[in-house]
Amino acid sequence: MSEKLDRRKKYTRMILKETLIELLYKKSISSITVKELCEQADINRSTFYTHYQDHYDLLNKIEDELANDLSSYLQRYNFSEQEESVKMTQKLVEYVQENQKIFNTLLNHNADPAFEKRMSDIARQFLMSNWEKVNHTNSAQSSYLSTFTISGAIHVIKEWLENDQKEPPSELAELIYRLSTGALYTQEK
Amino acid sequence: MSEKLDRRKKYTRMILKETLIELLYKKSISSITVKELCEQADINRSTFYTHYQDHYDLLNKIEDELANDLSSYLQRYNFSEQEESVKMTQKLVEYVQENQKIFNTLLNHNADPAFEKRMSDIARQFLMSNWEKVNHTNSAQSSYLSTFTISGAIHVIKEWLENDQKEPPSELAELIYRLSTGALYTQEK
DNA sequence: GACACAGTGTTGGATATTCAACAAACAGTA
DNA sequence: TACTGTTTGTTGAATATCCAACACTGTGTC
Repeated sequence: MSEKLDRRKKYTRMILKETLIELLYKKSISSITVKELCEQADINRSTFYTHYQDHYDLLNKIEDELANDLSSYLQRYNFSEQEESVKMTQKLVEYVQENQKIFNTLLNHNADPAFEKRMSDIARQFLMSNWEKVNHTNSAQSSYLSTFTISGAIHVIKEWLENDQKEPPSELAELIYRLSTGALYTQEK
Repeated sequence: MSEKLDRRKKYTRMILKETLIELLYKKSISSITVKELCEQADINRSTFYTHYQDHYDLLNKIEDELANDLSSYLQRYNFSEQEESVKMTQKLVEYVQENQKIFNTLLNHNADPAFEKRMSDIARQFLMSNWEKVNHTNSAQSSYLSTFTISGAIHVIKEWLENDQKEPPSELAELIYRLSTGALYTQEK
């Protein structure tokens, strides 16, 4: 399945990804040149082309990888009980925090709108079943509800990232849960 | 003169040096194996042997390099005026601070006694002339004085390193100067 | 002593990266 | 338009690194 990588390939790809994220923090993808990327990564330009088509290709692969990692990370915590949807959200937030730099750049700085949608889709896929149980809605309504809730949650997480993650993940997850159940709107305790 | 290094050689040597310093922070040089060094640096062991005889050789080269760098660094600030010996000391301390990790390791953790002596010799070479001027002593006495002063200063700097450099370099340099002139001992202001 | 076990230093062939050079595309400008 | 400078994508040959295998040494243990 996955081609086996010796140390050199691993290092080359790792440093190129890392460097592109750093550049994306300051500039948009279209204003970045392959030349400057390679110079900053201290990798020969011709080496770059043996791995990627161009820097857009590299960005795509970074996003793919992140999406897959997040997906398989969430799969490991498939809580079945009711009540556990908060913990699921917390796991999601923890993962985002562990990769704060990359999420913050891809979601806030020079954001790729398509990436935000992919994240939403993945999160929805893993959280929907739980939300359905918790909220006892039929599947038609439930779809709208999860869309509404997840996109709201994503934006809360984006804001939290930009503000240097002042709250711990558990607290943020609890907050999002209360937002999703309308607890804050109706002022229920 | 200096052999030209392509990116690969540069990277290999850099990461090996960095990793050895990290290991030395925890273990003595004799208890470190080439195998573990290479595993932590993610460099093939056979590659190590194309650059260095063994890990003692690597340590020697790290020390050589540091000594040469320090030496040429100090050469750039050859203050001629009296009074300027404090600034010379400050430059020394600033250099140590910029390389705190490596100096702290080599001087405090698993110290190599020979290295401490080399540092002393280099510092003496650059500071002695100034001290002579300042203290108006003849050359025989001056030699003893500088030996006494420099070794005292080195140990003050070691202690300062271990205590996370609470004072700024300028203040430490001033303190060392006062120590060297006996100002603190005689309680002069 | 015999044995297992871990680290050493070396080798040869496979592979990845480097470097320098090239033609081509492009943008800005005199 | 022609000129200038920059980036692009590609190539071939040189070089460095990787990897797996090897024989060897030392160390501890039964």
